[in-house]
Amino acid sequence: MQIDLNDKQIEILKVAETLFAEKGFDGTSIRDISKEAKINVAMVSYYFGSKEKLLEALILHKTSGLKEQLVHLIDENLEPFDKINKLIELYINRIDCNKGIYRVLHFELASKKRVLELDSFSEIKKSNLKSLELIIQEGQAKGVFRKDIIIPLLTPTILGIYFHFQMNKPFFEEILNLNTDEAFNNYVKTDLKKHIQQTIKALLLYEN
Amino acid sequence: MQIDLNDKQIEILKVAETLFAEKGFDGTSIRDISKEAKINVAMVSYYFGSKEKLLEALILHKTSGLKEQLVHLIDENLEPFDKINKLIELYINRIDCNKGIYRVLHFELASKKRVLELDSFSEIKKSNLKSLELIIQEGQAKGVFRKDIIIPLLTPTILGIYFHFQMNKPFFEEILNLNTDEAFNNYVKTDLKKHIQQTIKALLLYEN
DNA sequence: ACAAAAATTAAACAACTGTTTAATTTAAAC
DNA sequence: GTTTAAATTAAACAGTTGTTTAATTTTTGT
Repeated sequence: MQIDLNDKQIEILKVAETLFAEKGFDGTSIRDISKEAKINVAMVSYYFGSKEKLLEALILHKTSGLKEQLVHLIDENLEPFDKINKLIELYINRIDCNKGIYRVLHFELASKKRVLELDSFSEIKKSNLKSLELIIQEGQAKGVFRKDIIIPLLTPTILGIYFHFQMNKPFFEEILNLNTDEAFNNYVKTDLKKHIQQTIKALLLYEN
Repeated sequence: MQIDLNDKQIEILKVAETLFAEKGFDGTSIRDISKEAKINVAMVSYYFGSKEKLLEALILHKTSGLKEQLVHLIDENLEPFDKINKLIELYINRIDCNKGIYRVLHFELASKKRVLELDSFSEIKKSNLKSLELIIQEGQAKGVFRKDIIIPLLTPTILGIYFHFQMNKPFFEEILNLNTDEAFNNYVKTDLKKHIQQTIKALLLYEN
C-alpha cells in the first residue's frame, strides 16, 4: 500500500476525484484528467501504472481516517444516544468532505466489470462495523437501547438515506426549493442529519 | 414518447438492461449489446437512433407502472400503518423486479455528463411523492401519525436503505452469511423489508 | 561541473468507440 | 408476380481509448 505521494501525485488524485465523481470512472479518460491537471497523458501511467491503479490509489488515499475516528469515539465518555449521534455526525462529515470518491466507490463496488483489489477497504468497513457494534452493546448494557437490533442494517440506514439524497440532488433541490449549492449543503448538514439521527434513535428505542 | 416496441426492440432493451446494470452505461458498448443480443451493430442506431436514446427508451419502458399502483393504493380501505407498509412493499417489489434499470438510473441521474431528457420520469417521481403525501395526511387526520413529518425525506429513507444494501451486496453477503443469490434475495424480501417498514413506522410514531 | 536519476514530453501504437453508408435480403402490399 | 417498404448486413468512417516508447529536459547527489 502506497502512502508516500508527492504534490504532483496528489494534484492528479484531486482532479481525478472531481472528474470521476462528475462523469464516472468509465466516463472519464486519462486525457480528460491530464488536460484538467495540466500534465502530460503519460504521467498517469508513469506515477500510478494504470487508470485502474489510479482509482485504487485514490480510494485508499481518501478512505483512511474514518476508522481511527470511530475507534477513538468508543472510549469517549458520552451517553449512549449522544455517542450514536456523534457517530452519525462523523460519518456524514467524513463522507460529505469526500463526496466525490464515495460516489465513485458506491458505483464501482457494485460493478461486475471491475474487481477492485480493495481488501484493505473491506477491512476498514469491517472494523467500522465492529466499532458500531461495541457502541450499541454499551447502550444495551446500560438498558437504554432495545436488545433485538440488527446491527449490520444500521449502516445502510445511515449511509443509504444520505447517498440517496445526494444522488437525487437535482430532484430534491427542486421540491425543497434549495436554489443554491450552499442551501443544499446546509440542508444536508442540518435537516437531513437530524432526520437520520432521529431515524436511528427511533429504531433503537422502538417498541412493538 | 415511443411505446410501440416490436419483439426485437424489446429483446435489445432486455440485453441492454442487463449489461448496463452490470457494467454501467459508459462501460457497455453497442457492440457488447449487439453481440449478446445476436444482432448487427447497426440495429441499435436503426431502431433507437443512438445509444443515449436507447437508454431513454429503456428507462421509460421500465418505470411506468409504479405510479398507477400508488394512485390505486390511496383509495384502498386500509389502516394507516397497513397502507404505509403496503406502499413500502410496492416500492421494493417494483424496484426489485427492475433492479438493473434502477441501478443505472440511480447513477446516471446523478452524473453531470449526461442530461437525460427525462421530464416524464421526473413527473412520475413528483406524482409518487404526492401519493405518499396523501397517505401520510390521511394517517395524520386519523390521529395515528405525528404531525411534524418531513414527507420528502421518507422516500430517500425507504429507497436509500434498499439501494445501499443492494449496492454493497458483496459486503453484506459476507457478513450476513448469505451464500447464494437466493439467500440474498430472500433476505431482502423478508428481513430488509421488515427493517425498512419498522424504520418508517418508528419515524411516524416517534415522540421526543 | 559532472554524472545519475527522475520527471516530462510528443509521438506512435493498436484496439475500441458510436455512427453512417450503401448493398442485400426479407416481408408486405397490391 | 411485381413493386415498395422494412429489416439486416458487412464495411468503412473518423474519433477516442489506455498504454508504451524513446527522446529530452529537469533535478539531485557528489
